[in-house]
Amino acid sequence: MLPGLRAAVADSKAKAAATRARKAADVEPAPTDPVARVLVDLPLAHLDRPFDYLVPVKDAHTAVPGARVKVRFAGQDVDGYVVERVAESDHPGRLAPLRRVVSAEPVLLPEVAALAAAVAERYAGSRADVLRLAVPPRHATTEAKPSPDPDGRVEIDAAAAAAAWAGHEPAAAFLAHLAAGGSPRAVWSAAPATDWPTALAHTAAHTHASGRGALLVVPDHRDLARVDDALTKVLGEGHHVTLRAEAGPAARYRDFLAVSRGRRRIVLGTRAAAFAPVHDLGLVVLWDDGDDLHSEPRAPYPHTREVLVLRAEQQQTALLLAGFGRSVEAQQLVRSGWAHEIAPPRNVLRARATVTIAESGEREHGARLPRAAYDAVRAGLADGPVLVQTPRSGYAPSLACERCRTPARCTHCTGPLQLAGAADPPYCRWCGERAADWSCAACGHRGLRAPVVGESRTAEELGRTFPGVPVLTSGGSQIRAEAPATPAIVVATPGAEPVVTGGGYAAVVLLDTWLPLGRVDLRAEEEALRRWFNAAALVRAGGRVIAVGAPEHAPLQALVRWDPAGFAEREAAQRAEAHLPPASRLATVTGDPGAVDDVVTLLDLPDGTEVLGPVPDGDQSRVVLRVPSAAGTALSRALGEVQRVRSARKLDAVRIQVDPVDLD
DNA sequence: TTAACTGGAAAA
DNA sequence: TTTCCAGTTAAC
Repeated sequence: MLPGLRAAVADSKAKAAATRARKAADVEPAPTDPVARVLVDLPLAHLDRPFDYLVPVKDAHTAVPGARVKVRFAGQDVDGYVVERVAESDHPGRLAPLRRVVSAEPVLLPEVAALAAAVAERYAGSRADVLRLAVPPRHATTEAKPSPDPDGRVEIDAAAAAAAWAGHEPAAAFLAHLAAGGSPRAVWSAAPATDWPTALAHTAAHTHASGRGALLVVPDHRDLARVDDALTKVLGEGHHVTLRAEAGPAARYRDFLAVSRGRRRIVLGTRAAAFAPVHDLGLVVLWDDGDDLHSEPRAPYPHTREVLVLRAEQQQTALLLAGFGRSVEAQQLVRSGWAHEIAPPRNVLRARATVTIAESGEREHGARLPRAAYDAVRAGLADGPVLVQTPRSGYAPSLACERCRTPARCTHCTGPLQLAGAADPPYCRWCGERAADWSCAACGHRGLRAPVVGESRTAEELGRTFPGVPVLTSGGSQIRAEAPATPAIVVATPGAEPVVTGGGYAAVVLLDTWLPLGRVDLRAEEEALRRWFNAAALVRAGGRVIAVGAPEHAPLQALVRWDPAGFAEREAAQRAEAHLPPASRLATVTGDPGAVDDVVTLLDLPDGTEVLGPVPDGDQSRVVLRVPSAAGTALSRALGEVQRVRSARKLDAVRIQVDPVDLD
């Protein structure tokens, strides 16, 4: 035998002996509850259940429920969470010991574990995937540091709360119910010119006064900043914490710990905060639930509204779905009696804003500003800023001929051309071919123009129409959070409207309302209206709103009447007729054609399921499944079961999305 | 990663 | 029928 080979054999023998020795040296189990039930962090659907491990005596007091641990799982070290400590296991075989307690910090509260299970079930995904959204990565240095002292009492300022909620019925009853420890559920459609961050802050204060915590979730970081300010003003310093996804791992974990340790019970954040481990949770609040930022882009693609509704039900908390507009789903909760409605009466609406339509036919000033809109801007500028909302003109960032504006296409494959960098020649988005010597197919011109975003061209036009007036823009990558209270024209794309510091716009003009209505998207009208409401609501009390468009469009009529509920009701009826959510639960299964076919045969579908497709989708295949919402749970369960069976059989993965936001 | 299991082939 | 072995599977 060669020396090297002999050494290798000796080595492997030594390893085998070590393994035997490890097994022989029985770890002494903890005296009480020596079994830890552990959720392992693995992507396999059929392993989405607790596994039992023996707790060594040295870990008796650190392997607490919620602690992160490492366990030997099929020969590999994997991460997991202890979900429970029990006296005995029903596992018939020998239990392996925990390999290591990563930290005794209980980062997974039982109620969050239960929420993750419910969310995973509803979206036919795994708990491990949900927990990755719910628990931030550990930061050891931060964990070693103390969290802030417990928050003190919060005084309710009844007068300030009443002022913030003025004009909304029955807001006073809702607040009183919160303060008394009750759990009311409401859908709130705010009147224009409402300082909603302050109003929401008062709901948190009232909940806190009942000895409970509150969780507020907003779509983006600009809303986060506004509500953060409002909470500080209403509650004072040191009563709430704002979870910031972009703050970096240390700050993120520090703030998470302040919550999980119960030191802060008023918590604000964006969608991941819906899982925040708030102690004694009494209220969950969601602002603008129609904003698609509330839809999580990572598996299992949960929607914050659904997460919070599940949480409110599981933990018996109050819930407030708030916004200027109203989603069809929120309306469904009102319609079914699950939630009450809080809304302004007609006379309040009339006093807050006058909304009119200017027909785009009658154009006098520039290409896009009819007479009535021009007058409104002019009148508004007399005593304050005017907001002009303009939809994005370019859908895709592709290039066009500088002279005739014909879209620039690749000479090889007719794909759209795109700019790689300022100095590089453009390239084709389809075939990647560089177009160094492009010339326009229509006019022969050799110059290309970058897409003009709506707001910059509109700003130029308005600057010429109203000489001497400052014109500010906000949109795309340059979003302005605030606008001055002095006369100025503020041109913004939808969702990028600056807020006027300490007041509102004298007038709001919505341009080209036909443009977003032309999208094929199922939610085009609902989404357009939501964005108009959000812009129009920035008007000051008594201000004017002008929408440029065709008065026969239903969403424009809803805007003029300021009737989000009526529009949502109409939309709900249409969706019910078309078997679309929320009257139906809908799921898509995407993947290899064979795999998708297999899933459809394997599925134990509830009675009355519609199977649409499969249809080819690129080199993949997609099938849409649809059931009345009463059978929704059964559909989700069946899909989850299929994932487990397929995962156990090591079959190709398919992507399942339950109630996807965008279905085209 | 690896112990337990499976099934098929060789040995008896 | 038993035994052996290689490949597969489940996984505490």
